[in-house]
Amino acid sequence: MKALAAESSESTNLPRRERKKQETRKRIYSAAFELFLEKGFDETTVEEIAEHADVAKGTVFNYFPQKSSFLPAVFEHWVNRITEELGPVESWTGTTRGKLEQLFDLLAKLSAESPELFRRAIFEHLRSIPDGEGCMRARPPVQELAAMIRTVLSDGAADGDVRVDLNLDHGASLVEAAVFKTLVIWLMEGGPFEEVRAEMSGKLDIIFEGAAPRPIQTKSRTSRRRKVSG
Amino acid sequence: MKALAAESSESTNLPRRERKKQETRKRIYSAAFELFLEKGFDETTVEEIAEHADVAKGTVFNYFPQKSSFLPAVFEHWVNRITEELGPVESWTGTTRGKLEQLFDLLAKLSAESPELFRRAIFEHLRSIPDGEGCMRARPPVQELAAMIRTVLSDGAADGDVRVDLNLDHGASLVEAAVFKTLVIWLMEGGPFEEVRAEMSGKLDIIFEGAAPRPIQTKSRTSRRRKVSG
DNA sequence: GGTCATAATTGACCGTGGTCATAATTATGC
DNA sequence: GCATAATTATGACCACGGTCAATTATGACC
Repeated sequence: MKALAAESSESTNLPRRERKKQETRKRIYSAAFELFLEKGFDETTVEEIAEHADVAKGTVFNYFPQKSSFLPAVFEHWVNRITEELGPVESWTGTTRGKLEQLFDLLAKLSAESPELFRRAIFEHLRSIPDGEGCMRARPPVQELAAMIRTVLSDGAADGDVRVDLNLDHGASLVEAAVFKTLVIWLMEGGPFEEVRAEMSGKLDIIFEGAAPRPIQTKSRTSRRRKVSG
Repeated sequence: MKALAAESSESTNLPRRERKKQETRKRIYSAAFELFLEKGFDETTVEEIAEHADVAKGTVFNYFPQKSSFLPAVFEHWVNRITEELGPVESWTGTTRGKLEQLFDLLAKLSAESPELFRRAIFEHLRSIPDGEGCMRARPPVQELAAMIRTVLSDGAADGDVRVDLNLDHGASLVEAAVFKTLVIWLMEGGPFEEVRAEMSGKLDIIFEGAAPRPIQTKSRTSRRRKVSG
């Protein structure tokens, strides 16, 4: 019975010890996440987490060496929701700009579930970025979002939405910075969703159209697009 | 003697009590800053700061309600160095882009004095931004940097370096976000200065020239006035 | 001088994040 | 089954950020 339940949880056949370890980790994380949502990050003590997960306090620190170590997992959780809601980034449709706005909108929507926690997660994420450059070696864990943006830009270049000579690393990093800053400020100040949406849109305007004066708009070189103007 | 020394310190004629308060505050801040530089932020305890400033621990918290309250002051200190080194922003010369690069270079240089502390200060600054929008009401304290960038862009618009219809708030916020993110990552990863400089430059490329494909590249900008499309 | 209200200082005290030696559990060899 | 090694769990313990009631300094008024 017990074995059966355990067996059914995860198909992967791991040694029992390893399996229990994963289970414990999951249990601790879930307890923490629940409590964070319920009472906030600062207001939740590690001992409460331990209590809730039915382990001793020391055990919590075996799995999450610091309290803040929960935050990357929280961030990942939300980023995963993106693909759940929108599907894999390769399947998104619409203009590059539309995709980025969609992404931002969803993040803003998700953040509403717990603005304070979301903000903390973003900060911790920023603090723990392993490398801002593109390497993309095995998706370290948490670069997921940057990778998505990069893919959107890359597809955009293929579609003629984006300069083919755009440096994707710089582009993705810039967009990510804009998204995070806009979100973080919004989460602190509050305000209507439409406003923050407009602000993000304004920043995307700059990113796409540039801050420098543009020369007279003629037909753009690439086959397909009438480009935005005025 | 004592009165004389006190008199000479600051010309402003404040009531003695107020003056002593300022002095104590300054003494505490200086002690903290020294220790931060010497041993790092986390490694410096509030009690050490108190000791160093020759006050009780409780007194420290009278002036800086939390340990992290030192960080905005630290940030301000560095931002002030900017005007010390480069003069008031209105007097800067060169292209808009050149000014922004100069600003970034200086920040990067200053950050070398204590990368870890600088990083912490930036984070705390981000966390405590009062409003991302332009209001600029009385320079809250810490918006100084954003205000500088805004001024640079504004002057750029007057000079024809920047689209006259550029939204200055969005532009400044975007540039600031890019600067901070680039700096923060560099401060974590390390690496040669030239590299981070190139990265920032790449991002400024995007901000100025745009990510969207440009129509025929004529003689870009050179001449003063370039009509905006539309 | 003396009295008093107000403001500033103080350090004992507390809660919590984080450590670590020890105990309990699991795996391995016989 | 038993002995031994390796791994995980545990909670007493500590250090530090932060609080606050009690104490001391200050200045306005007589």
